[in-house]
Amino acid sequence: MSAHHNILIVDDHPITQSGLRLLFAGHERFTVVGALDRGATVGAFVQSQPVDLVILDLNMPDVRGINILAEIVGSRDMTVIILTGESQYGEVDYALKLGARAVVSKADPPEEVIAACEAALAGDIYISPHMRDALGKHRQPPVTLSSRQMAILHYLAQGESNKEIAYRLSIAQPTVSFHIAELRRKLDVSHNRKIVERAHELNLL
Amino acid sequence: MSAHHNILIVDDHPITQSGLRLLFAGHERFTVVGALDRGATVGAFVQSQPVDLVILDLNMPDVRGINILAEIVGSRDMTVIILTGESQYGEVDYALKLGARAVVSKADPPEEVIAACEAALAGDIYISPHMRDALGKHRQPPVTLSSRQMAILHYLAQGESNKEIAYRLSIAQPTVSFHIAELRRKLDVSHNRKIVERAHELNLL
DNA sequence: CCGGCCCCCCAAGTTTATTCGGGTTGCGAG
DNA sequence: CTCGCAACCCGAATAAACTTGGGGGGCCGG
Repeated sequence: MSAHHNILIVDDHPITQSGLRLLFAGHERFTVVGALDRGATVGAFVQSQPVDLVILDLNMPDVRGINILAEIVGSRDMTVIILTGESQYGEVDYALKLGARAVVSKADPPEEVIAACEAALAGDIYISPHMRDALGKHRQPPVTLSSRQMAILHYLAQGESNKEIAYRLSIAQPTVSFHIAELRRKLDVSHNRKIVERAHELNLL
Repeated sequence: MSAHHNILIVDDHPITQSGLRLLFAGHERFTVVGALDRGATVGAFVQSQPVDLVILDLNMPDVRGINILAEIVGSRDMTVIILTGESQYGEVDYALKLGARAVVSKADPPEEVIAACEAALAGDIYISPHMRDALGKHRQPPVTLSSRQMAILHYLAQGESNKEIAYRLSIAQPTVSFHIAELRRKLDVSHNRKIVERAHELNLL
């Protein structure tokens, strides 16, 4: 394992950045070479600077962290560690699939970040204890929707009426109702008005 | 102005806690006497320790930060500074009404926290520049709902049908529809399916 | 290849929601 | 006082959404 690693922090909260800088200051193997507060600038930064480890927050105002991940992974040999709050647990699976090497919750003690970095650099996939817990709870028997159902859910989330949906998809209104009934069944809700809410909970959409 | 202040940090992210500790370490007037990651324990802490300044995150898993604020303000002479992310901007007005002395966004540079502390201790109400911006944008002409409209909004949020609502309130279904139409108008949405979502955005309900 | 399963679709009939016209009350400004 | 306005309510007619029952097509595994 090489002796030294250059770290880029990507997080929209300056205070969190400070916390991470402080954390890495106590570990000589790591040097923080930059800290960005917006996703848009990450691509350019990693092109121009010798970064080999990125600490990436999933929740940022301008770009969804997950998109940044997709952008930088693969562009060069870079290890990405996800740092996330409670609200993005549903994206974690996807992040790992995209090539993230570790996941740590902001509710973990800071040392977990170090542990994650070292494990990831050693070639392991690391998931912090707190994260493992949370994922276990959040992972219900998986709800799978057909593409038609997804499409209708999507329109539903935008507040379209059945009539409008029928028009857009060029099908009859009762057919839309039928699909919605399926959504109700699969999402286990009794009223249409709860479908979108539930879908968000399950991180569909 | 007294020479020294004892600070309690309340935030569910240990890394943010570290960042704040680091920040205050550079200012001799302030000593961090504790950091809590859950709201429930705040009441007990301020009873037993000499705290005169609380840095409070509004977004915590167990208790809404705003409730903690209500609990500790007034119990003794304590200055409370709100530190919040993007998602709770709607609660800020309420927090100030409850007696918070300053509001800082997590998207502000850390020095803003110091500035807020000093201003608040000097007797001012401090709102960080970033926060002032965000509040300006978020503050539409205030939406006021009648008690009937609130009641119906409440039932709506629980996914009740118009029929059920009519039954519960002992009024006719068309009357319920009428109130719902009023809600649509006041909340400026075109579809019923968006009413509840919008109500959440505006911090009604 | 055939039956089961899932997805997709629709017409007719029923239930639910909305609009429309019209009425009551209370309250503040002119 | 009386006008205007906002909130509240209803019945009847209209529009929208839902359920039911039934038909296809594709894709297994037997």
